[in-house]
Amino acid sequence: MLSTISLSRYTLLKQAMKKNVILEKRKTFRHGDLRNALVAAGLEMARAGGPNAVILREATRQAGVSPNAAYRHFAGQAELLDAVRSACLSRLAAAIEDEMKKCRPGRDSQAFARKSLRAVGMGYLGFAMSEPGMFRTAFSVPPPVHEQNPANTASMGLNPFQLLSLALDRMQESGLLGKKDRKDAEYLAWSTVHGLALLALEGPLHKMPREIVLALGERLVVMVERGLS
Amino acid sequence: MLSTISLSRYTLLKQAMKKNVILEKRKTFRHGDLRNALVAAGLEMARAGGPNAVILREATRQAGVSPNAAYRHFAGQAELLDAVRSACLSRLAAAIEDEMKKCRPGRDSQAFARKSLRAVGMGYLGFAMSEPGMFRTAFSVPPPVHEQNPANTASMGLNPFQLLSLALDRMQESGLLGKKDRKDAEYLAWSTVHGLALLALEGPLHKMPREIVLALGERLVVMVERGLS
DNA sequence: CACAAAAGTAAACACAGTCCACATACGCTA
DNA sequence: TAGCGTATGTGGACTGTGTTTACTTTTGTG
Repeated sequence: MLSTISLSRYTLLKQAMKKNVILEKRKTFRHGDLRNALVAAGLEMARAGGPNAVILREATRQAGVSPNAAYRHFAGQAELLDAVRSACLSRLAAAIEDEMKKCRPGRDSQAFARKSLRAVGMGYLGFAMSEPGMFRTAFSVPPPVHEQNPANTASMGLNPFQLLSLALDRMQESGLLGKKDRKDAEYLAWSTVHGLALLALEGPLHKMPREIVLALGERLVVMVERGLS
Repeated sequence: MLSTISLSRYTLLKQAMKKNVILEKRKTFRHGDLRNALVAAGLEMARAGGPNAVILREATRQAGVSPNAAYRHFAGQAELLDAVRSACLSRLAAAIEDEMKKCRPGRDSQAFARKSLRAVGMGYLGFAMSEPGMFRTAFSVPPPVHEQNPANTASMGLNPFQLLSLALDRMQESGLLGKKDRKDAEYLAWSTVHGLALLALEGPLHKMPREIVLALGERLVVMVERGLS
C-alpha cells in the first residue's frame, strides 16, 4: 500500500522534474563533470564571500543536482572547501607569476634579484587586494603543509612559497644575501607580506584605502630587503 | 562541518555538566548577569575552536537559558561574536602588557627601546601560540578600526596597537629611529608578527614546532629593528 | 548481454539562527 | 501598598545547512 503510493509519487515527481528543471540544465542522468562544477561554484562563492560562504548545498544547486550528489565526489563540506582552497592558492600563484615574468635578468644581477623579491611581495599583496575572498579562503582552513600539490601551482609549476624561494635564491646568488641569512628567510619575508594583507583585509586596517596599503607594501619590501642581511 | 560542531557541542555539554551549570535550575526568573555569562561562554568556545565555534544557542544552553533570551542582549549571533572578539583582543593586550612590564628603563635608553619592541613582538607571538583560538577570533571578523574601546585594553588602558606605538616611540626618542621612518612604522612592524602568527596557526606552517616559530619570531624582530630605519 | 559499480535522487534527522506571540517579575510611582 | 509598564525570559515555528540511509538509474566491462 504505502510502497505503491510512494512509487507513484516518485514517478510523478520525476516527470515533473524532467519537464521543469533537469531538462533545462542537463540532458543526461549523469552530470559528466560534477566535481569540477562543484569546485567552480565553490570558487565563485569564495570569491564573493570568503571561506564561510562556501555552501555545499548551494554548489549542488548551481550545478543543477541534488544535495547528496556532492557526496559522490567529496566526503563532506570540509573536503569541498579544501578543494576550493587549493584552487584559490593556484590563482594566487598565478598572480605572483605574472609579476615575476615582468622581471628580466639583465647585466645587473643584484637589480634583478631585488626586482624579483619585490615582484613576489607586490604580486602577493596585489592579489590579496583585488581578490580578497579568494585570498582569505586560500589561507583560512588548516591546510596541508608544503605539499607539492600541482593543483596549487600555476604555469611555472611553483607554488607561492616556491616562487618566493626562487626570488631569495637570486638574492643570494647575486651576493645580496649571505648563506646564513638566506636560511629560512622565506618565512620571514612571507610573514611580513601575509601579515599586512590580512590586517588590511580582515584586521584593524580593513578600512585603509588600497593605495595606502600598497604603499606600505613597498616600504615593507624595502624593510625586508634591508633587514634580512 | 556539522560533525565538528556536534563534537564540540558534546564536549562543551560535558564541561557544563561538570560545573552543574545546566542541571542546577536557577531559582529566579531573571538570570541577573546574562550578557556577561553569554560572552564568557562564547569566549570559552572561541578558545577551544576559534571564531566559527562561537554558537549562540550553545552559549544560552551553558547559561541555562532559552535560545531567544540572547536576543535581549545582542541583536544576533554576529553581535555576540563581536563582543567575544573584543574580549579576545583584551586578553591579547594583557599578554603583551605582561611582556612589557619586564622591561625597565635603565641608563641605556636604546637598550630599553629595543627591549620594548621585542616585548611587543614576542608577547604578541606568544599569545598566538598559547591561545590560538582566541587569537584567531580576535582578528577573524571585520572589526571596527582603531577604536579606543576600553573592552579591548588591559590594565594599562592600551590596546595592542597602542602598545606597539609606545615601543616605537621609545625607539624614536632614543635616537634609533628617524622621524620619517617612525611614521606608520606600526603597520610595518605589526604586519611581520601578525603574518608569522597566522602562517603558523592556520597557514602552511601550522605543523611547525612552536619553538621554531618563536625562534623565527626573534629573527623577525631583529629584521624589523634593522629594516625600519 | 547480464551485472556490478558509479552516480544521482528522495526522505529524514539534528542543529543553527531567527522571528513572533506570550509570560513573568522587577522597580517605580501614585 | 497596590498597580502597572517595561525589561527580561519562554515556547513554538520557520528556514537553511550538513549529513545519513535507502533507493534508482546509467554505464562500462567481462
